[in-house]
Amino acid sequence: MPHRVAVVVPTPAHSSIAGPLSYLSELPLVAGTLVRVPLGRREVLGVVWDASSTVEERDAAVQERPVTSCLDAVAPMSSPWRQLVTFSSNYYQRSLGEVALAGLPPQLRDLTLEQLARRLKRPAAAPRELPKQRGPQLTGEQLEALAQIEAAAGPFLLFGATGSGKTEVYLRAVERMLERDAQSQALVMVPEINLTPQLQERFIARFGAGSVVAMNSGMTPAQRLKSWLAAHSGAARIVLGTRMAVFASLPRLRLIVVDEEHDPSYKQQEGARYSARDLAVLRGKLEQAKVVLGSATPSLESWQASEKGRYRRLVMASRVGQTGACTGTGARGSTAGAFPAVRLVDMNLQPKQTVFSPQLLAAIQQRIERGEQSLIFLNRRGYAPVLACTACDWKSECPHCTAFRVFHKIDRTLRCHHCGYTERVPRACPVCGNVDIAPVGRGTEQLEEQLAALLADVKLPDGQPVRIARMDADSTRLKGALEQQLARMHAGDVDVLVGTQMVTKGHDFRRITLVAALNPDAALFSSDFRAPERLFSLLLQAAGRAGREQARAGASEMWVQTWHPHHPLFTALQRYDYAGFAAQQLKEREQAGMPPFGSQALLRAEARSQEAAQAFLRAAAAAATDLEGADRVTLYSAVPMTIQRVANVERAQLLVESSSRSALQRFLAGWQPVLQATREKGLIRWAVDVDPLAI
DNA sequence: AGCACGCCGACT
DNA sequence: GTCGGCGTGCTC
Repeated sequence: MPHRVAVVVPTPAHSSIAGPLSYLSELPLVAGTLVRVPLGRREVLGVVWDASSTVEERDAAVQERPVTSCLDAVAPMSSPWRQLVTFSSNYYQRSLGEVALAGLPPQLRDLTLEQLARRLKRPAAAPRELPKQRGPQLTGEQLEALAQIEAAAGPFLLFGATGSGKTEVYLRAVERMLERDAQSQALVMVPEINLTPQLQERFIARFGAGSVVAMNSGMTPAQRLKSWLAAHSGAARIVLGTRMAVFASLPRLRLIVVDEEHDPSYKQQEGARYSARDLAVLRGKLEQAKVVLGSATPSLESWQASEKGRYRRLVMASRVGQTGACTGTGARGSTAGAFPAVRLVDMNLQPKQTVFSPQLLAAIQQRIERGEQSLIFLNRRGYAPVLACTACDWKSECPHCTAFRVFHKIDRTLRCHHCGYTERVPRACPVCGNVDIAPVGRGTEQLEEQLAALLADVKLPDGQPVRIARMDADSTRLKGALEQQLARMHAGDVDVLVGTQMVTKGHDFRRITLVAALNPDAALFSSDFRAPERLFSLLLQAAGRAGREQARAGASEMWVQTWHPHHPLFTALQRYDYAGFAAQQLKEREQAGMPPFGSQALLRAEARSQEAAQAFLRAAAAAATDLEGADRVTLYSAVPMTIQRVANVERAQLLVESSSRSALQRFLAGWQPVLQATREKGLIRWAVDVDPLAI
């Protein structure tokens, strides 16, 4: 008697098949079993979803086909894992199959059974185990945080200043978990792939190479399969990865750490647009694992949750080794400890066109003469964001996007940062023939050049000239370039580092005593309501790069050049007053009904024409009025996206808002079939983005 | 998403 | 006469 099994297969997001498909199997199959099944003309990897049952009557419209094979050598996916996938599929409005298969390594899908069997048999070459390091002496704050993680259920929000030793808390929490249960597993997530190697090193030093596996999109398919199998079989104790790792199979998961939990990289921006941080909290609940979210500047969502007691807040305000070390600068808040003093430069008082104010320049010069390092950041790469003709109104627009192409002087190109379209800089204005075409505005390339000119006569203590370097997506494009540049910085071969915000993330540069943000004002008046939150976080994080070495901490400074020195964001920054800043932002958000007080979703459309994109959105909105929950959601009108056209595709979006998350969820569930049925000529694709980060 | 089938223009 | 353009439709 054949058994019928429900199998989740990789059906695309918009096919009407959202749930499992029905197949036949001679043997009953346990839920979670990995199988290969025929789908149309091809054979695909699937996951058995429901426990098998004998064939009952059902509509005979479709002919069920038999399961091709079972991946017996791989244990079935656990029930909590399937629950996580089911939740994500519902919440983020994507098919079960898409979410499930995205959480599995691609080689599991591609390899034949024989190849797979060979990979499984291959004895994992026992990694050379180095003597495991013991951790440093813990501070009182670290001990207190750990004690609470031990004692309470969580989830925890570890609110720890930069340099307060959050990583050490993660390491100890894992250590204690392993002491209690040597078979248990931990998942440690970091926002960016750049940050995995250094964290991996620390975990390997503490727990041994055999215990730690990495999971991120930079790994080869073979490496990914290897890591995945190690975690899935329970052999690996610690999985260290980026957002994708939230779907890693961990049969004995007991602890989840989300480092820098506020980081926008945790939100997936294509396919199923999940928030790995939010799913981590849910997964903790499903797996009975403790969850620790860590940040110096928590997301307002998490901060609010900790205000309301839904998350337990653990505070670590002082830098390790600097507790109580007052620097004598006075007026900073009680949590400031030995943090760099924040200096605001009022750009209204500077001569027009000033890039580096004299005060800042003098401060940089002073650092150079003392043999210390400075870090300058500006969020714009290239030489100048626009090139313009001085005679007519030609500007370096991208022919395929609603954006200017950026002038890169290094290779004399105009490059579109959205679609990649690149051309050599024209000799003369393509419209009027005028040879005088000039850069407008400035990027990191130009800063580097200007700074070199301004500091040409400044000498290091040993009489050598200043060494200036630039670090941004352009300078680190080649493989190994990032590591090389970081090494130069650490070795002290660079005196002034100019870069985009990538220089502010995580790297532990010990000799930096000055950090400067040249022009951060744009975020103060952005239409994106999260822009201030991101700016505050960025600046505080940047400040955290300075004075990490205790001996130099006292002389460290964070400089901000601004046209709005009295803006409350900067006032809060000067006092290192995250709590005050958060309270003020939350108040505004509450009044406006914005997250975390209200829920949002975006319907995005891409089409050949802007009109088609908007027509689809309008049709979708018109068909939504009778749906369940429609009375509790607000549908705004369809609008072009900020960058309306990218690579010749017109984009538009429609915001959906509700004061109730569950009402929004019910509405979206009912809307899905309507969206699938809505056809519009010229429409290329559409997607729902639940809890969007940028609107 | 693949991967078909299906119906109209420039080629050996 | 056919190779192939990508529009429409299906996958247990």
